[in-house]
Amino acid sequence: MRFVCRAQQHKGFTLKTYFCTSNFYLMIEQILIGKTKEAVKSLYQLDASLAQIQLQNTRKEFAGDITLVVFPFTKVSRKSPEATAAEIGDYLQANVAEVESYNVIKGFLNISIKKEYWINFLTENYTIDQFGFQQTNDNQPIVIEFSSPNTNKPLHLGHIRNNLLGFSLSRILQAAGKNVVKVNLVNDRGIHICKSMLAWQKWGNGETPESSGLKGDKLVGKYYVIFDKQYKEQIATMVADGAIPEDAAKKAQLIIEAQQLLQKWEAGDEEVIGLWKKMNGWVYEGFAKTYKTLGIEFDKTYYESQTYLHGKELVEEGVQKGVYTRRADGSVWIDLSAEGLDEKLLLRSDGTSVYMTQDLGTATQRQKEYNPEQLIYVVGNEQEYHFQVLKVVLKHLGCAWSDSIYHLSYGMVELPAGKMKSREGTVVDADDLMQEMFDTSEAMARELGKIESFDDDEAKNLYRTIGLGALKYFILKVDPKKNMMFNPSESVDFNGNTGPFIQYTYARIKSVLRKAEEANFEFTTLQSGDLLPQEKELLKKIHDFPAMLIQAADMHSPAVIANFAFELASEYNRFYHELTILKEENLPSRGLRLCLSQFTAMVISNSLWLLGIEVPERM
RNA sequence: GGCCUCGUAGCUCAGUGGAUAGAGCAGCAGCCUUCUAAGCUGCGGGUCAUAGGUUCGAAUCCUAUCGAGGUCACCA
Repeated sequence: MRFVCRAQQHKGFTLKTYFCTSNFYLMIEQILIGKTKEAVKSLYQLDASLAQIQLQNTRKEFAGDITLVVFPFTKVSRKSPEATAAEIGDYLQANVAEVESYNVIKGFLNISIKKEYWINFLTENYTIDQFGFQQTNDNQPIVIEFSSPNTNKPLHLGHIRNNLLGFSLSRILQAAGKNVVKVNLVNDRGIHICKSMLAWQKWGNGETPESSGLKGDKLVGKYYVIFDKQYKEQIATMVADGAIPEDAAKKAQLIIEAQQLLQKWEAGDEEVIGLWKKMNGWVYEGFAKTYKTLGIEFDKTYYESQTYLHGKELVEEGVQKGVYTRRADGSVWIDLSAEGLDEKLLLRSDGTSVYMTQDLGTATQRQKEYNPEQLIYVVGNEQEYHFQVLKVVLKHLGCAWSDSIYHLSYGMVELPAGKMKSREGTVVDADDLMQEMFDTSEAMARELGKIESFDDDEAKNLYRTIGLGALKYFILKVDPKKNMMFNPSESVDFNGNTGPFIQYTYARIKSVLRKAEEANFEFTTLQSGDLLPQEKELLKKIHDFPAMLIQAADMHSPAVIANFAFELASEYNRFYHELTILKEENLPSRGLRLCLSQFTAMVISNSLWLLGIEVPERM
């Protein structure tokens, strides 16, 4: 179970500057890195490492486009930062055709790139739909597990963060050229589902999703809650009669019956298996609806009922090999004190499996099936210890590939009232939350008078697109590893740094583009004048996209893309506000701005796609 | 108690050893006869938890302290 009761690192890279080629274009950063290497070799006989060549975008308050930090070279140049920067600047200006000029401020070499480079960059890329995306390779895949629900209750806000992170990351990795396999692991067996089954047998009166109109997962969840309530009452009664609370919890009739149900299940009792299949079937129907609404899908779904036995075999294998030890009571353990961890249980004394057991099974199975480059688990940070142990336990079994396991450990979602607790009714249900978002976006659209020309289907689709855009962006813009605050009533907004803001920018651009096409305006980058500051800033922001994608993939962080998308949209809105496009009388300028607009729309759309967010043509 | 995270503006968050720490929200003041105002512009708002250290340079790395959370089950 990846989720326990409530909803719910790495520093893998040091390379400062991300550089890459788009499919059809050599980016200026790559050229400058190569030539800077040459420059310091020629000037100071230094073989510079990539870490020493620090390029960054020039801050807006200074002249220039790209800045080289020259402090790392002052040791070998034995000159002041200013003099060093000037020497390197001279070299670059003489040897790089794209360099227009430079200026030096303290140890910062601010390089201005020629207009021709920028125009050429625009011309070469603005019609390339997949600008910045890498071709997917057929190498070893990356297998990414996310969602991982239990079948005894509906999906909630914690699952939403998990699903959005997993799904977005899989798209980011795919766009970065990786061969990605998305897998789900459903915890369909165990005492939790038996509790729901027992309560349904006792108090269900044959209720089904059809008879009650309740969504399947909600119905099963309802009986889980009923079990818990009745169980607590039994305990209370027993305690009132003088029992010790701990004993009562173990000896209450209901929990005994649930355990018997589990034993029957493990023994393959036909009636129990039949009920189990029926109720899980309801849950899967419910989950499928939620996933569909959320826009999440998987390449493959694993079920713990089919993998836990494999885990048991592996533990036996470990005992045979002598790497795990069986105690007198029959339980199996591994001693990890040499690794600075504790002793860990792998199999109970009664022979039943624990959490770790099935994870050994699923990991090994995936390894055999895919031989992946990396095995990613999107699971909350409360389970960091579990995955740490999992890797070591596998290693003891001789699985060298356990190093390829990567736990994407994300922070908890907190509510203003504190943690979500299902038993206290403070869980934010996934379906309810999405519906609220749809309702809010409808109310907003009506209030703003945005949908007068929309038919019903179009309008409904728009509420869905925007509501989901707001929710997904709100969650994904936060660094995955950090805990985040979710305030349902206030936090999800439609203005400012939000999904709808970015979607709106896209719709705005599309409106301009439609009008330009109707009027048969020419899209052209051939123009004589200089790029205006607004045009250039926008183009430079777009130019950053390929590097941002690589950074996001490297850091396993959709937040990088989210923040980029916001900055790009903001930049476009400024451009849009300060310059006219359709009414521009200078035709080359008009053509250029149309190309810029088209390019921006494409990159916004691709960025949001990486986050699993759709864009509306009108809003 | 051991181990692991986190602490940046009133709130939610960016900031991966580099320049004067940035956004959004909230507050205040402007901008629709003009390509979509779900937009744009301006103002105010900071002991980057605290104290040391490393470095040419620290919100960022190290140490300690304080505060918050997580984890250390024959739970998952």
